[in-house]
Amino acid sequence: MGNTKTRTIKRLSPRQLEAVAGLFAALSEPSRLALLQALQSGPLAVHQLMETCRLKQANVSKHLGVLHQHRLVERKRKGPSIKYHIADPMVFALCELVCGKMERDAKCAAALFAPEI
Amino acid sequence: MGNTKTRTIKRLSPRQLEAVAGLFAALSEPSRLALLQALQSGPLAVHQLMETCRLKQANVSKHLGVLHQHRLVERKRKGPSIKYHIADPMVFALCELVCGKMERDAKCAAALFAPEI
DNA sequence: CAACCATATTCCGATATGGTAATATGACGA
DNA sequence: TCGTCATATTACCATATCGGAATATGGTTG
Repeated sequence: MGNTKTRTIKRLSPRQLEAVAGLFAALSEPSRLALLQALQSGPLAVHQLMETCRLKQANVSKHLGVLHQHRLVERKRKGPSIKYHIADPMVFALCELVCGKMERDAKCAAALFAPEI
Repeated sequence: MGNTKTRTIKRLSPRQLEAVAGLFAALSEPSRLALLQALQSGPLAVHQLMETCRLKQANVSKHLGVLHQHRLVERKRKGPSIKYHIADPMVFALCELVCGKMERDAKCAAALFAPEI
């Protein structure tokens, strides 16, 4: 498996493409990203996430449901409430890659308007 | 910039979350992932992508438009046709992360049904 | 068991998105 | 300039998804 900068391609079947797309879809809502971000510093209950993310209870619950379906978060009853926590830190790696790209793009766009071309 | 395994959190503003979500949304369609995958081996024109991905011309064009908006692909006129090519290989890193996660999840799910618990 | 708290689910209206067919744009050669 | 090929855009329908309000579930405590 000598993959130093793997240029070899792992072709995905339509079925797999659908699954991958589904995971990206789960991450394609600002509210859900905000929830994940809030959970980054530790487990939180629904009512805490409501305040932190300024979302209604029903929406928090629904969004967490989506994230849970994709195994991005896990839940665990903790006394009277239910604490949610990050199930796969991979999401932060994903976000970091995306942010990096956007920074590069922004810098590139800014260069177009720079004093010296 | 000494980030070797940055565990420090880069909090994103609502505006930034929206932008990141937008990029994930661009990747949340199987057809678009198929297009990116097709382009992985080199630049292709629209009509070539139509065959490869089994999509109608209008859809290829629209999907490429979305990918182009997010600077995931670039275009370049090549004689009578227009060749599209990957603008940012980062997308493949993203896909690889997601695929890795799904393999882990699948293995985990499979374990639940394994003969020995 | 009853009441209460936390969370999940359902119903609804508004908006967004994908696929298709038809049409428009735009470059190039005769 | 006209026609043609390649691509982009538009209009339209069907479907999906979000947010909000109301309601249901489920665990805990008296």
